[in-house]
Amino acid sequence: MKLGSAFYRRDDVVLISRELLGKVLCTDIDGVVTRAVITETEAYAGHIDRASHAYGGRRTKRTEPMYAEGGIAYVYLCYGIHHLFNVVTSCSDTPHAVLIRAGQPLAGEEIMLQRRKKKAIDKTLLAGPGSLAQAMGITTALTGTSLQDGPIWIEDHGTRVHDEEFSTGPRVGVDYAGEDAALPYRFILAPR
DNA sequence: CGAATGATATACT
DNA sequence: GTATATCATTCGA
Repeated sequence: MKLGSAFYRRDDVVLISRELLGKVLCTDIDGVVTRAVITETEAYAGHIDRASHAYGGRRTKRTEPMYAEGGIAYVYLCYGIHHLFNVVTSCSDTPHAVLIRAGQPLAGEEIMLQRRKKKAIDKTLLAGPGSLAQAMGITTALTGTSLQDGPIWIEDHGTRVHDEEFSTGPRVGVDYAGEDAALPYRFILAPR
């Protein structure tokens, strides 16, 4: 079933990141549906997190979607090439978000291969936030769209993720964030 | 290991 | 309004 607004509007972004593991990210772009199991997430704790765009209450046109009510998408173009997909959580004026870093193909593999210009499915298809977004057809045009009735949504397929099935660790690529870079805000689903 | 790549933020004129 | 520094990364040597 599709996750409702109650899931996203909770205040604990770290808890939501952990619970998103094993959930299914779906997109419907130009009438083409793709699905992928989420295997890696990172929490961005809004204004108290140096790694977040909204650190210290920074509020600009770009970060505006993060300040909205939880349950929408925040897509950002990074390094001029890569689209990064985030899920906005919590309430208005609390810019918490969860970055989806990696997944496992579930449906629409052909389309993902085509978008990534690859011939065969391998571990690199959905490895890394930029590749994942590209394979799912997510672009910055989709920032601010609803996860309830938009072209992107997340489903709960009843997968239970136990404590011993995932690991935590420091986030990737955020060295500039000082002490906050060491926080264990990264969640990795480890198959067992 | 290092270059590519462009929107955005911030600091200027 | 215009300029330049920066970046939640990836891919190819």
